[in-house]
Amino acid sequence: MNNPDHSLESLHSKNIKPSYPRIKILEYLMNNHTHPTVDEIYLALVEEMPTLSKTTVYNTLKLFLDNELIKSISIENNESRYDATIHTHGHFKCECCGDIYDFDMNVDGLLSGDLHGFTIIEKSIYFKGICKKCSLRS
Amino acid sequence: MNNPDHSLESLHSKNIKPSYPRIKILEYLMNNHTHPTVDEIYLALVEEMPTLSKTTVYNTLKLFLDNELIKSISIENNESRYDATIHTHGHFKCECCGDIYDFDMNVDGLLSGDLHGFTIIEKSIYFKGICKKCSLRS
DNA sequence: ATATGTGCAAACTGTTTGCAGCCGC
DNA sequence: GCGGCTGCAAACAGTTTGCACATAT
Repeated sequence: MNNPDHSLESLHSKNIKPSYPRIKILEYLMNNHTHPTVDEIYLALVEEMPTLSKTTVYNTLKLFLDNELIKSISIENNESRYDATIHTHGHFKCECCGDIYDFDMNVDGLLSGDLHGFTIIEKSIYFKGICKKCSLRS
Repeated sequence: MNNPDHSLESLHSKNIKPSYPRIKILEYLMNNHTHPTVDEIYLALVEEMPTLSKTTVYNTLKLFLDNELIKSISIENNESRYDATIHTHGHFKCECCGDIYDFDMNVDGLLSGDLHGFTIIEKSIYFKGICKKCSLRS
């Protein structure tokens, strides 16, 4: 579990005013590395903050993205997912249960350096398949 | 340029009735490896086929996907792109001009075999950055 | 008092669905 | 004539935008 102050520090380090929704959303992302969708974040927090709106979640996530506090993940084209992990890693999405797992793989070693004049800013590695849980169940 | 018969053969091999829209859409994907969106495919073909509808493009692409004639690509979460190339390769999307380039990289060698019970069905490698053209221009 | 954050409602985009007409065999 | 292909129109989901109210300094 992450220390609650962690999100506060991060906000300060980027000069983002630490409003209550912002703290809570960042905290949620730091504590839950489940790559949640906007909807999941909203539903998880609206209980505790009944006035929270999805617009605020969208606004806040965009702010975090711009300040590189979080990353957005697009494995599937219809759903945007978010993650507060900074270092790049691989993702595995189970086509059966939909869960997304992290893979600790060295992405940096992959095709870095000069690529005929192409500058690489971001690398993404996505796998799809059947996870352990699901293959044992069938 | 691809031989026009190529698409016909592919349709036959999957037992898909070769209707005019189907031939044309598959032909377009085989001749244009630009990873087009549904809109781009539609706009490119509607001139020649004025009655073509986007629904047909969607239907047809879904049919091709189910029969593994094409692949769908999701670098950005809002746009689905399609490609008729069978063998997996890396993609590079320029954040400046939006063009997508192919990378011939050996994806198969990456983390294959048994992964603690996870079965990998599909591997995707996406890079983002600035392409040669754009970095020379600035 | 001013600037900024929040959140409702409406607009918008990409995609899916229901259904009626059409075509080929 | 039948099954399946096509395509209009409407529904739908995720996201964005406009704007008014609230809040903090």
